[in-house]
Amino acid sequence: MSGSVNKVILVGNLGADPEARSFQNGGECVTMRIATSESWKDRATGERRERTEWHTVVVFAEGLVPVAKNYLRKGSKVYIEGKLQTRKWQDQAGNDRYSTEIVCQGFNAQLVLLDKRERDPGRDDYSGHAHDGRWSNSTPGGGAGGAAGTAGGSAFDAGLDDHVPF
Amino acid sequence: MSGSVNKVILVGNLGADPEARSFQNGGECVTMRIATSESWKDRATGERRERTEWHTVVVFAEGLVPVAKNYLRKGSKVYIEGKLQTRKWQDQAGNDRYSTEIVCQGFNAQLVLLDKRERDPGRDDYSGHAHDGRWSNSTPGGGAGGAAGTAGGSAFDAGLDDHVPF
Amino acid sequence: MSGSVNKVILVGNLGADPEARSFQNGGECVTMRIATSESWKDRATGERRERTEWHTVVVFAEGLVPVAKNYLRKGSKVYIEGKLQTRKWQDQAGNDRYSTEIVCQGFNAQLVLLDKRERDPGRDDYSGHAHDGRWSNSTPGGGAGGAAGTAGGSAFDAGLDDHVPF
Amino acid sequence: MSGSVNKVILVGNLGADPEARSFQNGGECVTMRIATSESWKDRATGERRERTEWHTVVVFAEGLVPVAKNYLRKGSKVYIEGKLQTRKWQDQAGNDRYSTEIVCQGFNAQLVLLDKRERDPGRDDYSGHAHDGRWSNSTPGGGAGGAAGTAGGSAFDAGLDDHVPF
DNA sequence: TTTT
DNA sequence: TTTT
Repeated sequence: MSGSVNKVILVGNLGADPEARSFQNGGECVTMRIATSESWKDRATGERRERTEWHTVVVFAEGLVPVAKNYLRKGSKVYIEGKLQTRKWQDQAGNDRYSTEIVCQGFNAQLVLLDKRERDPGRDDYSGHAHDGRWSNSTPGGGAGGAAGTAGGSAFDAGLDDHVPF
Repeated sequence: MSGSVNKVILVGNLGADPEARSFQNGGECVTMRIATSESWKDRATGERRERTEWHTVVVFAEGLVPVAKNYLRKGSKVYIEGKLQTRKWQDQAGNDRYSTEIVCQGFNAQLVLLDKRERDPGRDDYSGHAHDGRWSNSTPGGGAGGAAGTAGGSAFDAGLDDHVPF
Repeated sequence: MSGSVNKVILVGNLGADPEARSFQNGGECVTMRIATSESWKDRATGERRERTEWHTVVVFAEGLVPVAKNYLRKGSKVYIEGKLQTRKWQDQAGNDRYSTEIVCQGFNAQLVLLDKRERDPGRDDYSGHAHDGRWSNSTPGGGAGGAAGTAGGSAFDAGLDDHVPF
Repeated sequence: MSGSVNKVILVGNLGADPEARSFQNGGECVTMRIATSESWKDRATGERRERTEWHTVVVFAEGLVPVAKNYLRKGSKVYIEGKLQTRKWQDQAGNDRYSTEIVCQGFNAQLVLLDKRERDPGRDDYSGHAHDGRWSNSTPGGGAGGAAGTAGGSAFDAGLDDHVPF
């Protein structure tokens, strides 16, 4: 089924430091727990109530893994864009279990730091799109080589060619 | 924690007719299963592959329940906006289990039909926002009482015509 | 045309204090300028470049106007959800001009403060949905009257505990 | 300013066929006009009203240009994800003018056909992400090289099956 | 279980 | 200029 969209947008805080994990093939992912909450006034009692929701986010996107590892910490506020994915696994009794995670992988994954932390002025990799590490010399948005090319941001500056964002 | 966002956006197809359910207090919800899928070319074999993801959507928003009940069917394509919510329950063995659903409830819930189905020209309730049933005569966006109230859709109809921002 | 979506999501900083404006009928709106930016590495020179985009946001939603007036200031970081609207006006020479704004009005408008500012612990109105001021004692999402109504945040508190979908 | 998000999501119909445009350097873009609309019941008169908004969308993303050119036509319904960009230009009198467009360029751009049109079963390029043309044999999301790389869609195919987060 |  |  082309013609579908699967998108999650979260703004929340990390409940703990992110956990990195390596694969045999050299790949790497980072898992983190993000809290979002909503508050409301109870109709009956009039008192304010709050409900916190915990989300499991798994970052696979190459450009985003170092951002998560190097800059996110317990308490960090972050904007996350990913997709919903439900995984099937077996518990010790052999029963099927399901876990739903927000997966930041591939295009349309995004991760943006939202708090003013102490930053190293020599670094500029505090946020990123899915492929920042991988195609480091692509245009912003990766529209390399084409019209988007020269613009330095404006898609319409014509002559776009020498511009190669990122 | 104010300062958080919990949003899911799906465009997909219903795998089966929606299931309505009533509560003791007169309330009602509708549950449905939505499929989204992505396809890609396998790096190794070069063949096209596809993966389908199934989502459980629960509609509580008053204005959206009738839309889901009356117009959505198996196969319908729909745009859905809701929030992620994980529910804890006990299986027969008494073990804790968790289910994650997309909940369409309250503000910022949305449900839009995307296929051209046979429609009854006398009806105009084929899509809706969270409260369409409840404040049926409000302006678009429901900004009653103020400028928006008389605006009838244009934010600037109410004396803002001379407003020339930037 | 039902079956359409018009949504803008911004995370950015205010370039100046918000400007409030009243209408004859008692309504009120708040206008603000929000900066977003993207940065990339220039392909040719290898140096980092940045482009800032300025957005005009107009808040009409009743629940959001006080949030914008009371808590947003020059420099504030904010999450905004609204819709695109292009307004036609005449310049002094009588020529048609168009301005495009992000309008926060009605359902699906949202405004969330993202920086840790000095806060008054006695207040709890630092962010909001479109109608927070208006239906102040509604449940989160405002799904009053039904199952959601008593739910107090959890969609399943009202007799749904035994509900185990899928 | 890292730490910002500039995102537009539209579901609407094309008012006319898309217009392609080539650049000297071989690049190409496609411009199209998209209509979205909202309807509401007038408070005073009780009659149904409707307002249509027209959006100018410019597609630069390499993977999306052919989708727009080959499959979108006047009347097509489409899901679009891009960013807001305001362009400055001079009218004949030499006055500064501004135009705001939705730019589909780079990461996080997306374009999904939503109507069932006559399709050629031999083709599979009816929708796409920003770079589909460019990295045509990447995994879904393009997370090549790492765990995701071999995954073929499931983030957990590469040794993650035993991973049971939370 | 949908859709292409 | 689309669509319902």
